[in-house]
Amino acid sequence: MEMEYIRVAEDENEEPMEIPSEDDGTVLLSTVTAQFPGACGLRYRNPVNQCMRGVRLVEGILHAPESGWGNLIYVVNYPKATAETMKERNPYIQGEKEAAERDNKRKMDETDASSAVKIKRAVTKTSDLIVLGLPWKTTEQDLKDYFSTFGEVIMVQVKKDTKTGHSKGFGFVRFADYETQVKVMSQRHMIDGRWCDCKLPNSKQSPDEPMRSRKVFVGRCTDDMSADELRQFFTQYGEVVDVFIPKPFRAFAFVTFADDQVAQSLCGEDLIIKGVSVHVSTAEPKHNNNRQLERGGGGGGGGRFPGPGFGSQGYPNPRPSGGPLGNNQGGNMGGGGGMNFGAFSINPAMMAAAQAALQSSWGMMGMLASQQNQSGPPGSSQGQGGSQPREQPQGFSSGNNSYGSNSGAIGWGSPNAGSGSGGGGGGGFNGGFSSSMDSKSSGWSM
DNA sequence: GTTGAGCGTT
Repeated sequence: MEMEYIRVAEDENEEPMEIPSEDDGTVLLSTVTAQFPGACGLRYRNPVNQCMRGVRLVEGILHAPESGWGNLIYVVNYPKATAETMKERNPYIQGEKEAAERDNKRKMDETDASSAVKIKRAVTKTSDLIVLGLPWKTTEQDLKDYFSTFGEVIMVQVKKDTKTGHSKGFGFVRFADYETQVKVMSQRHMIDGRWCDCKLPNSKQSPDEPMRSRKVFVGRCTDDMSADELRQFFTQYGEVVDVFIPKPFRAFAFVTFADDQVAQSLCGEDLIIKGVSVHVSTAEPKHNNNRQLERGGGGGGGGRFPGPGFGSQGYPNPRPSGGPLGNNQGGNMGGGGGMNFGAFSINPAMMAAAQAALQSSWGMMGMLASQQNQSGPPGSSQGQGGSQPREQPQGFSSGNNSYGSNSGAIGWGSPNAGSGSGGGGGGGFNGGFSSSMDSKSSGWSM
């Protein structure tokens, strides 16, 4: 056999795209997802009886029908909740984007395009997503490879036991674009042979309106962030009048702005500093009567996805050695200017105004999460999966505070402040993903 | 050497 192209489309009536097969006549699922992010399989209409047929898929490899791929149109399969249903459920997403573009239009002419990117980032407010259900073996590199098929990945973490270094089976991911985040949240993910969920972390689900202060609390700091670096970083949002890092190091800092608007506009944000996701919140939640406990008592709804149909998590060798580990869309992702902070001083007032105007988008996010909780009628799925919860493995992680384990996330390619070629959604990463731990790359130049 | 619901930083 030799390489051929097979015709793939999202719908039978849409214009197909030709994607290449492998030398042995198979097609890699990763080849499909490269063009159709989130795809989990293919189907086609059997010319004999007009029924739809699934294409055989084994360990990420799609096998041709008996008669070969032929000239049939192969239709992409997506997991239960598709992007389309998400759009239907969240029409505001489109609207928001258009509104943002409209707002920018006037300035576009004279302003550098990168500020539009910046505004867009502010408008859409991406946040970290927790990735639940990861296989123990999955590395940060694996996560990055997988999620990069959806869009530009800004940060990944796999939470590990500080002593053993073994994965705890969950992690975090952050995307450059909000649309990517929405897409990723809208479906389940087969990662290294297990179905995983991506959700808003509990720490973000109810970001209530904080009181007005010029000082913010910056959590999840790493000890290699100097006060000076923090000051430099936060100055992009507005004038910084003070940075305080408690000693001994306790993984947080306080930043005080000249303008309380700026401070307030940052509360609730996850910001990426030197490749590490820090969290900005109000400076004194201690005195703020936390009403977080109401969180658990809410809907009483169970799992996010209806069917136990996904229950069988027992995949043998998910990733054959010669297999589709690739998807690396090139060594360094795009060339544009995703995160060239500092270089252009975004007018803080403009920034604050944009963010203040959109503060409510968190409410939408909450709505999004709750809508996900009821995707699909409960009765529709046959209630007999093999997933019996086992007994709890007690005494395993006794009080390990995974504190100093801020394993730096991904490496930090030179942000290279110039060249703000607005169009490309490129980011500042050079693919320098050292596996984890000692990945505190120091290339943070401004 | 094992495990499978959760939740990162005051």
